[in-house]
Amino acid sequence: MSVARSLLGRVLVCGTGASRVAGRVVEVEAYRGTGDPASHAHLGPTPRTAVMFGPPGHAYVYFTYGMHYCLNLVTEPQGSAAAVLLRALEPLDGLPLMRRRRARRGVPPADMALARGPGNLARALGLGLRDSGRDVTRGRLWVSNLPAERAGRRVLAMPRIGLRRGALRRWRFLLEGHPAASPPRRTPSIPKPLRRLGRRAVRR
DNA sequence: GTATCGATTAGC
DNA sequence: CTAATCGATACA
Repeated sequence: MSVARSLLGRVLVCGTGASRVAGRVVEVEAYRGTGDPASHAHLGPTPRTAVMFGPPGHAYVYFTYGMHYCLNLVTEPQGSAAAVLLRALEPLDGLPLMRRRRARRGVPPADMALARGPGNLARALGLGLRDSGRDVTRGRLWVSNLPAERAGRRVLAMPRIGLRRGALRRWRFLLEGHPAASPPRRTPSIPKPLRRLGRRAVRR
């Protein structure tokens, strides 16, 4: 948890030279292993989650919904699973490349939205499964040593997003009022498979 | 082998 | 609100 908070305001860099992009971390979510039913690792190690049980300071990238990649940083020592999901960056460097990677049909996203949302963030950085396991203290993907710069913004703790289980924990952290972070969500919607069961049936 | 769901997103 | 789209998972 403290690692998640300490990442806010730090700079994440991906690539070198002409392919270098960088952004300031403005929104994260913390996941643990055992005891956190929302975590991919809560049932123990699998081929997919092995890096979550490995040493800290490495990337855990997963593929979801058949089309999106999401970037985590492993935070706990070998054998103990925990990771921080990076949910939003403020784009700082390599904006043209980020725009190109994020271009789809329709209206292009605003610059502040280029790396907003975990799937969008991974796409803007050009990340895929081959990046899972990378050492983020060296190499082409790294968290810079620059001091965290939060511009006086407070850290807000809110419930995690998009979960059916473990959603009560306020393990989502963001810089209050930052334009690159997600807009506030007032009424979390209930996933469609459980909607007919009613609000009570949703485990939180 | 089949069925279901997901740490999401864009678009209506 | 739903479609998109496929790997992981649960189960027969």
